[in-house]
This record gives sequence, structure tokens and C-alpha cells, in this order.
Amino acid sequence: MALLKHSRQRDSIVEYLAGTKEHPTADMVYANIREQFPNISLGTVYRNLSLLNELGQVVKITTPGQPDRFDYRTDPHYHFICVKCGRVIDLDIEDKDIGDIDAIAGKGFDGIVNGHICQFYGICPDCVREERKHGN
Amino acid sequence: MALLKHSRQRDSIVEYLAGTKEHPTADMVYANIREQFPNISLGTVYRNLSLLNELGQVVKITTPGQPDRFDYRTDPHYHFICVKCGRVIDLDIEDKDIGDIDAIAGKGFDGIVNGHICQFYGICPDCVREERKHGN
DNA sequence: CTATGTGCAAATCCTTTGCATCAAC
DNA sequence: GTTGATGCAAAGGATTTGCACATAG
Repeated sequence: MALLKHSRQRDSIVEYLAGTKEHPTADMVYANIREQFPNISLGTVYRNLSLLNELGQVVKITTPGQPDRFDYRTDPHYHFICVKCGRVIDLDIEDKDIGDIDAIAGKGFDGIVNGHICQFYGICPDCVREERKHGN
Repeated sequence: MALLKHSRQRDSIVEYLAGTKEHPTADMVYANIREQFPNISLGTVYRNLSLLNELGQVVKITTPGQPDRFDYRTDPHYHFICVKCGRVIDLDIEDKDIGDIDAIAGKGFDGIVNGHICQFYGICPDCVREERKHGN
């Protein structure tokens, strides 16, 4: 297995991710890191994001029809995606309320269920307000 | 809104999807329909799959890092994806066991949660058997 | 010094689209 | 005969990769 070396670029990516709750795409990361490393390439951003993901330091969020997003929060939690504005928001769902869905899903199934990916959709607080303002 | 005309190609796609539980990708559909319509193009397959999806006759299943799959079953149900062989299998989860996760997710959230996408991962029955056979 | 990381550009994969022609109504 | 559907090929977006050079250890 390859030995891991330090890199200023990777540090910068981690720092940026750690400091935002925006769940940025690779492009957004790229745009941001560029302010400090004007020569960084998109390829490097992708390479580091996927390395960090493999190391378990970053979670990759894949949603239909949109570019992947990245989340520095690695503890188990869920994501809400606003169908109006596309924003991705962390949800804190109590584990006891949802933690056993793998077992529920596996009931009567002959294989082994040991994980799931679940994303919630709807309208985010900001967009709800926006709709009310325009009398919808 | 555009008027819908009949097409033999579309019929064939529907017929194929209705007769399989494989959750085929666009490529798999293409390969299959080609046996009857050797000149059909991949573009036509994509166009029809996405039309059928918009009409609600077909469900599109998006999974990270894999091409989309299509399912003729449109009643609410969940999918299991085998991490060994990639197979996608329908799960019948009793609605009372999982039907209220939107409400659970929305607890303490200021927006509106009105839907979710949830996929389960693990090892399918065939691969479980395979592992046992090789003493794993 | 040696191995890993970078920047750049090209390549890849899946999917969508423009356009001339064909088929359904 | 109008309009939607097709086939073909080209374009598109997101992501990965090959390679020569830079840099961390």
C-alpha cells in the first residue's frame, strides 16, 4: 500500500471542507482552493477528494443528475436535498428511529443487508419562506 | 404538451422491461431490443426510457458509480444492491415498518420533507452461497 | 535519492442533442 | 401534410488517467 505524503494542496482542501457546511461539489472546491493555489488543477482536486473518501475522512454524496458532493462530517447522518434550490442540508435523525432499517429491509430476504444510502427530498426552510412570501 | 405517437421501438422497450426483473441499464435494453430492431439507436433507447420515466411508467434507479437502471415496477418498493456482483433486487418491505421515515426525518427540521430515496446494500443470496462454498 | 503528488491535457463513461429522414395520425 | 419518433453522429458534463516534472520524506 502506498505511503502517504503531505501536500499543501490536500491540506487546503481538508481545511476548506472542514470549515463549510455547504456540501460542495468538486468544482466548488476547485474554485475555492484556487484562491490560495491559483495553479491547482481540477484533476488534483478530484484525486484528493477521492483519496480522502477512501481514507474515510470525507463522505461522498451522490445524487441523481447532479455532480457528487463532499462532506467533512463522517459520523452517521442523513442528507436532505431541496428540490427547489438544490441545497444539501444535514439532518439529525435519532438513531433509534431509523437505525434498524437494515434489519427491517432484510426481513424475509435471503441475502445479507448491511448498509443503506438514504436521502430525503423536499423544500428547505429558505425556500418554504420564499414560497410563503409569494403567496403560494 | 407534446402529443404522444405510437412507436414499435417504444412498445418493444416496454415489453422487454415488463418481462424482466433484471433492472437493466440502457445498454442492456439496447442490446436486447437490437435483436428485434437491429437498427435501433442507443439515443432512441435513452429517449424512450426517459420519456417512460416522465410518464411514470418506468422507474429510474440511480446508484453511485454505476449507470442508471430501469424498473418496470412502479409501485412503491425498495432496491437491494449486491456489493459483490452488482445485481439489483426488489425488496418488499412492509410499509408500516418504513413508511413514516419522512416524518421521522422531518422531526426538528424547519423545511418540508416529502420524499426519500433509499437503497440497501449487502450480499445477495447467490453470492452468500458462493462465499460459503469457498469457505469464507 | 525515491516515491508520491501535481499540473496539464487527453481520454473515458454515460447520457443528451441537433438534424435530416421516417412513420403515425 | 403535420408532428412526433428515429438513426446517426457529434456534443456534453463529470470524472479519471497518462505522463513529465515538482516536492516531501
